[in-house]
Amino acid sequence: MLLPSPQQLRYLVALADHGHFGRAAAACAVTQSTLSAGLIALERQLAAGLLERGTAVKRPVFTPLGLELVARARTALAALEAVAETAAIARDPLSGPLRLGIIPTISPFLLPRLMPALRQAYPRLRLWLREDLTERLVAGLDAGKLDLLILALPAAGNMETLPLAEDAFHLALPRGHHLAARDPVPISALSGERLLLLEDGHCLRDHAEAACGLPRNLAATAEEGFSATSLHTLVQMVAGGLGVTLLPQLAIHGGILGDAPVDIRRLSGAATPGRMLALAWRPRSPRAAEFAGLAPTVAVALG
Amino acid sequence: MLLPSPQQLRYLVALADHGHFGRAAAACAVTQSTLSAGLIALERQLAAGLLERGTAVKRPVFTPLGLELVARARTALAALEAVAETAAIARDPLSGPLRLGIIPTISPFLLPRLMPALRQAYPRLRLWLREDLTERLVAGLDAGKLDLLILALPAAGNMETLPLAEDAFHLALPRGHHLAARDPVPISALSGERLLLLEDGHCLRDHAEAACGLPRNLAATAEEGFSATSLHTLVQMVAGGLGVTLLPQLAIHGGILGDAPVDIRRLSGAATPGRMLALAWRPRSPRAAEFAGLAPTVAVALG
DNA sequence: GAGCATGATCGATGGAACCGATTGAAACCT
DNA sequence: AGGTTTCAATCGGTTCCATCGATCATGCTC
Repeated sequence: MLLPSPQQLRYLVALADHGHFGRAAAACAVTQSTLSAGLIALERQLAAGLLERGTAVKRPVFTPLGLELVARARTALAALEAVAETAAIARDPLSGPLRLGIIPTISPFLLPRLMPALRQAYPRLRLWLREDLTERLVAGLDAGKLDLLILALPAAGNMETLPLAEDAFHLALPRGHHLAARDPVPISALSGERLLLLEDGHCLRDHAEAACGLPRNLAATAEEGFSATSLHTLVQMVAGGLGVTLLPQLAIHGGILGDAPVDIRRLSGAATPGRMLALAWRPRSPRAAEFAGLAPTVAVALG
Repeated sequence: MLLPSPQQLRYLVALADHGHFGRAAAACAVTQSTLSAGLIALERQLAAGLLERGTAVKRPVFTPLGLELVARARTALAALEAVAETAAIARDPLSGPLRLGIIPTISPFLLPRLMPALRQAYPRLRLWLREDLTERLVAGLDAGKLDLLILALPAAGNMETLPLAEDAFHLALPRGHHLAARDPVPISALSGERLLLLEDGHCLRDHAEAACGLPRNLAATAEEGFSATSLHTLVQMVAGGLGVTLLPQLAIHGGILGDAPVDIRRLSGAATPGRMLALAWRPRSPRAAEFAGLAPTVAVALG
């Protein structure tokens, strides 16, 4: 079978991305004439119409087949890149740019310890960071805008995960709260309390609800329409006596309490309540082995 | 990023397949010098050692990285082929070679009706047939040796499936059997009977056991170490009074009984006992839409 | 040690990819 | 309506590289 040239596929993808011959050509670092001729050659070779010719108005219009081929061209180019990338990584592992996504309930407690450790262990690693909710990180991973995630399981998405460490949930109480007399506090004892959690979208909220056996999204927020947007504000709300909350061990260990008048108690229940911190990457990523090599360093920084 | 050329990747894959420079070159329709130079250029471009040079004795020896890259090169080439194939199919759907796998409990009852219908509807389709157990068909599909399967669900494997028609199980009894007095016969009434099934490996056995609520692989065989290898022999064993069995509607409709002294009764139970006949193909196959277009013709042939 | 098989190397060549300039056509502005 | 702008297709000329055929180097076999 006669294969299309990668260069021509690049032209096709670039045209789809930019919607303009000249700009697409510039993005490919060729002249417009080259790109135009390349696409015509591709159409001729595939014996298929990719663009609506003749009715040319302002923007190039793809045929349905053209759009389908754009998508397939993207995956083919990605597969070719994977070949080159695999070789590049074998040549020089854990160096170069790495786009890392971290969820907000891990980031502030991990990064201050992780970054220096990584700088020392892998000085040639150029780390780009993005903090966001799990859902958006996974979308970024899928779209190829992120290479590696640090998140909490269980999490939905098409990715390979590598568990790092269990992160237990503890109960945070306003000082003097009657539950503080018990340690550990059985989860069932929380049923009468006002449980404060992060606003919807944070996986910590889902995991905490699951740990308490609550149906999803039914935990109380402090007031209607007002919910905590970070663990730090959540702690302040608990300190203010608005309710109780669950805090991950990682955050407590990271000093989130400060001087706030909040007491911490262990929890007991059917299963140990908590979440699993993990690395995640695209399935069959060329850098999978590389990422797995990072796991010990991250695990140490998790404490 | 500088991409490797498809041609060089073909050289790499061909060398891995043939284990010999000369034969690999012949398979690529180039001279040995061209292939050799191409691989050296690839090594230089990727700045990676793919072959154990110097110690070259009888056969080329790949480095671990080389083997990894061979695998990635295969997927990259397959992705490029998918681009070309998508265009070819759009140009001329349902023509050319199609390698079809069918399980033995469908094949003899479907093909006599399906083949003429396909020949008439798609005269340019060149159909290659393979009859085998589900497991081996799925393996062939994965390996790219088959394009399309006709099988019975539920079935395990990495594939997209398109349900065609329900195929109900009926009870086959030796003439004069006491259960023949009832119609339908409740599944629970089978518990005292000797239930004959196909030998292990046939999905029909698994599905029939599931329909009867039996744990897997516990149905009786006629004698220890002797089990039926086809539905036709199974019918003869029932006719001989060795026990009872379940037959799919498709087989009965296909005339499997002939003149054998066997009575057929409907079955009743919690769920309608039966299996789902379906088409199956590789996920994201360029020909997915094409295959789905075959479904009506196959469904009609199923009766 | 002669003979053979295998893979690397070399010089020549044809074709493909590319560029810069130009043309042709449609849309926009006044 | 007419001039202007924008955009894609086309053309001629140049460069570069994959390929070929032939030769060389090496290690195994008899």
